[in-house]
Amino acid sequence: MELSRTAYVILGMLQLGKRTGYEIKSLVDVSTRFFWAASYGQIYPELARLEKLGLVRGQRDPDDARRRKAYHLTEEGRRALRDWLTSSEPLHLELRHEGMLKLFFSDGLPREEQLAQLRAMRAAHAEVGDQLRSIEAEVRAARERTGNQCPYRVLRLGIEYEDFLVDWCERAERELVGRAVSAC
Amino acid sequence: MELSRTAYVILGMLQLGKRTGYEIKSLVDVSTRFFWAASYGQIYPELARLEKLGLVRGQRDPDDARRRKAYHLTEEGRRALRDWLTSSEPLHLELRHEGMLKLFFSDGLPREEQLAQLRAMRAAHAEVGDQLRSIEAEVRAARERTGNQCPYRVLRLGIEYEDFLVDWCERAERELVGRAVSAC
DNA sequence: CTGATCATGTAATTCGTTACATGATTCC
DNA sequence: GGAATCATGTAACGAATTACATGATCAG
Repeated sequence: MELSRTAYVILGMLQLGKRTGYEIKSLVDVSTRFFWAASYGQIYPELARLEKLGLVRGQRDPDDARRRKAYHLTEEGRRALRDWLTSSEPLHLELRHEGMLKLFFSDGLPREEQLAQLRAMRAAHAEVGDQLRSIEAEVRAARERTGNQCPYRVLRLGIEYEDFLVDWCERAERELVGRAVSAC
Repeated sequence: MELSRTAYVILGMLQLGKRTGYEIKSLVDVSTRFFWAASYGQIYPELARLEKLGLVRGQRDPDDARRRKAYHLTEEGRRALRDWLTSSEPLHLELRHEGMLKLFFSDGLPREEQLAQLRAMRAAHAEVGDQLRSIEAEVRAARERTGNQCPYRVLRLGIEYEDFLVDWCERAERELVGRAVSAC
C-alpha cells in the first residue's frame, strides 16, 4: 500500500493525539511546513482516503454544530507510520530555490545587480531563521513537558540551516565587494 | 507576461548559446538540477510555448535526418531573462525533505532506528556531495576558459550545503550515541 | 454586532514526473 | 550487427496550490 508523503505527515500528526483537519493544517504550518508543506486541498481529501483505507478513524460529535470531525490513528495506521519511519527506501529530497537559480545565470549582470540578488536571498533566509527562532523557547518547553526530543532537534536543524545560508550569502557578498575594490 | 521558473531555466541555458531541447535537459541534469530540476515533459512543451511568445526561435537543419531543432534567444527573450534576474519579486523557496520529516516524527522509535535514519540521511547528502565534487575541476576549468564565475560559485554553494547537512547528521548521531552511553 | 478565527470541503488549475512511441547515429 | 546514446515529442497521471463556498463561534 503506497501512500503519499503528505499522508505520512497526517499520520505523524495524529500519532501525537486526536486532531481535526483544521488542527493538522495549523500544526503543519508551524512545524513541518519548512521541509514539507501541505494545504487544505491535500489534507481533507487525504483524510477521507486514509479513513477509507482504515488507517485513521474520524468521529463527529453530534452535539457540535460546527460539525468538527476529529481523527485518530487506528492500529493499522500506527503500523503504516512505523513501517514508513523504519523503511530504507530512498529518501525523497527536493529543493526548488529560485535564488540559487538566479545566481547561476547571473554572469553578465552588473556587480550591483548580483549584490542585490545575494542580499535578497540572504534576507529571505534571515527572515525564515527569525521565524524559527521566535518559536524556539516554546518548542523547547514542549520538549520538557512531553519528553519528545525530535521536534526540537529538527527545529535546531532548521535554524542552523538558515544560518548556514545567511552566512554563505554574506561571504559571497564580501567576495564580490572585495573584487570591486581591488579592481579600482 | 508571467513565465514559469522552468521557462527561465530554459532562457538561462539559451543565454549561453544555441541549444536543442535534448542539450538543455543534459545541461540541467548536471547543473541546476540540484536546486531546480526539469524533465523532457516540461522542456519540449515549454520551448514551443516560448517560441510562440517570441522569446526563443528554433531552427531545424533540413539536411539533418535526426530533425534536431536548435533554439536561440531573441532580443525579447534576452530582455525577459534580464527582467526576471533583476526583479525583486519574492523568491520561490521550497524544500521537500523526507529525511527531516521522518526525523520529526521519530519520538517513540528505538534509538537504533533513529540512528539508522540519521545515517541514511547522511549517506544521501554525502552522495550528492560526492557527485558535485566529481565535477568541480571541470566546472572550475570552464570558469577559467569562459570567465563566467557564477556556475562555479553556485557549485561551491552546493558542496558546502551538502557538507553542512552531513556534518549536522554526524553531530546528531554522536549526540544520540552519547546519551545511550551515559544511560548505561 | 462585527470581525477574526474556527471549521470543512470542492473545483479549477498549474506544475511536474513517468512512461511510452519513434527513429537516427555512434561506438564497439 | 547490436547496444548505447542522441533526439523529439505526447499522454496519462500525480501532487499540490489557490480560490471559492459555506457556516459556526468567540472576543471585543
